[in-house]
Amino acid sequence: MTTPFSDTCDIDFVDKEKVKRVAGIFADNNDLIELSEIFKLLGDPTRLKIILALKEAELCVCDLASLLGITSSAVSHQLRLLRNLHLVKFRRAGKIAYYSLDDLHVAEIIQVTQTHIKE
Amino acid sequence: MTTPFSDTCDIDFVDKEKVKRVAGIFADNNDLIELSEIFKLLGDPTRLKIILALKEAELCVCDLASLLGITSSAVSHQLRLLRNLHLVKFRRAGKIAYYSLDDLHVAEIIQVTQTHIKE
DNA sequence: TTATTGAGTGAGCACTTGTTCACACGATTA
DNA sequence: TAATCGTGTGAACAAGTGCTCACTCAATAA
Repeated sequence: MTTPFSDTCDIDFVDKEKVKRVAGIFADNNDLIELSEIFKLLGDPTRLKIILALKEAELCVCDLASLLGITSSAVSHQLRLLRNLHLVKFRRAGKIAYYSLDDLHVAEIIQVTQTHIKE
Repeated sequence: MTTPFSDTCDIDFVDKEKVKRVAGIFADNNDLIELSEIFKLLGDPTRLKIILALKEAELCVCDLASLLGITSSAVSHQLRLLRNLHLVKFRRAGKIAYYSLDDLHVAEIIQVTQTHIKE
């Protein structure tokens, strides 16, 4: 006897109602993909440093570059990804682009995660 | 004239005190790496699905496998990563390993991030 | 014991990703 | 105008990643 969700296991140990609920979660796949894409952005040390830096101050591309020890090109590439998912915003003043966090949620996400680590 | 943190830009536009504070953040690099590693784990759709599933019910490897449509080997590989960072825990009952979330922080992180998406 | 089953592991491979390089664009300056 | 500077973009490459396959191990069943 197998569960309706398994063709590899011979066991039937889970509450069927629960499993049904779990399967329902994956229905709205778009949300799940977007969710994972945000975490993926935060999952790179370079991008996380950018976020943490912008959490403290509004900064331009080349200062981020020197702060992180990489080329401004690399920073620009990463900032574009962060912009696309609305994690950062920027304003232009002549040649210079001042970047900052788009909203406060990002800082909150990081804080909650830091709490997790400290246990 | 350049900032003390930049050798590529000729500008000096940022509040030096702020920049100093930003540079200080990167002092505890270990915390930053661990933080990014947690986000990286959540950044993969497969692992995120596992987390979301375990948020709803305690499940075993092979049911996760059939739920996600991948081999139980793949699930096992991912569960090991999640275990290493204490995102999931498990208990053994004979041959079967029942997995669940290690603490409630993970669920909270996901919820905050979902709030960010909805805006 | 012998066979079977759920889980875990290492190797190998296709695919992804983060970086630098070279270049282009727009704004400022001489 | 001509030169310079900060930023943005595409190509290319090294490094990393997630999957399957083959196999092993421990626990259960025959």
